Amino acid sequence: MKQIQKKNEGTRFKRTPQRLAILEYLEGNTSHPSAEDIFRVVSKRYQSMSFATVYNTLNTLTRAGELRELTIDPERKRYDPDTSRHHHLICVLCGKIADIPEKIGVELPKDMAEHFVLLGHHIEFYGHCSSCRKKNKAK
Amino acid sequence: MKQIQKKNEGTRFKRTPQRLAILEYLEGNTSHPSAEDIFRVVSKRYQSMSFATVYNTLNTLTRAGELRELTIDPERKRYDPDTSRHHHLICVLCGKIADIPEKIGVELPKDMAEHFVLLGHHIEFYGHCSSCRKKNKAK
DNA sequence: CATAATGCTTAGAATGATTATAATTTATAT
DNA sequence: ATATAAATTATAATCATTCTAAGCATTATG
Ligand SMILES: [Mn+2]
Ligand SMILES: [Mn+2]
Ligand SMILES: [Zn+2]
Ligand SMILES: [Zn+2]
Repeated sequence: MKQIQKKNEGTRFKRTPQRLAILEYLEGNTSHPSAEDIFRVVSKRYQSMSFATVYNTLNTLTRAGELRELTIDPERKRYDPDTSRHHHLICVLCGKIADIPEKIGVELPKDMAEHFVLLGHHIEFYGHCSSCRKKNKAK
Repeated sequence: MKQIQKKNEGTRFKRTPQRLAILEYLEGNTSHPSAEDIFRVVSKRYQSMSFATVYNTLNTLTRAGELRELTIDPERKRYDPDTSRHHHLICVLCGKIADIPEKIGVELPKDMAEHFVLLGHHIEFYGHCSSCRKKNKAK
């Protein structure tokens, strides 16, 4: 009894209307939105929604492993509903974050591998996105 | 005249005692300290040092390309005097950040490479550092 | 049904990192 | 020496995020 509760602690949670609204917005969303981005959109539909609820929900989902918290933007956290292994490209001109599929094999140098237990990795690519490239060409 | 000034704008700046104290602390430092880490140490030696000066200096150095600002720690910015291309391993247990030399060839998938202008990349490795590994074994 | 227990939402306060402001000090140029 | 510009300082302001305390909703209990 206690053990089952313990095991699912954090991974099971009530599907409240607010949470569903957030989940629905995130479903398939590849824009890597910030908490504020999410609040702006979801609170429009869901009148009484509080900012605190957005943060609570994001933290709950993250702890439950249903959401990935990205540290790529120095200003704020970004959230990614795609929890599969993949990497990101951030456009240094407009700030957009695009997905990069994980095809790339990356390994720690041997001497490092002996000292560390490697759990995972994330590559941040920096560059110019296609829409910014077009804009630049235009002028 | 104007053009030369323009060119060196941001890259040339006065070597004040405060800045030298910060530079000296950073010289060869591989601990990837935060602004507060730096302030704590440097202000001990340099009495009147203000926190604002630390931030100002770090921003100036970063803009001048003499310092790298790391986004790897979600809580605060970290600073790295090593501006050469290299990657980082962050220990998820103790938070320490270690350097990983750039030996690893990483390329964008072809279809992506056509759309983006790639300027650089940074790999964050997650894992357990050797000292945490030892501690864990001990118990 | 009544009531208690639990978990969620809410508004607003608190926190912590970082930036902005305005006055003062230091360095540089005339 | 006087003016000009740049840097430092203390402090206030800002912004993202977390915390708090009160109320609400849902489920369990009798
Ligand atoms: Mn993604
Ligand atoms: Mn480094
Ligand atoms: Zn762009
Ligand atoms: Zn460690």
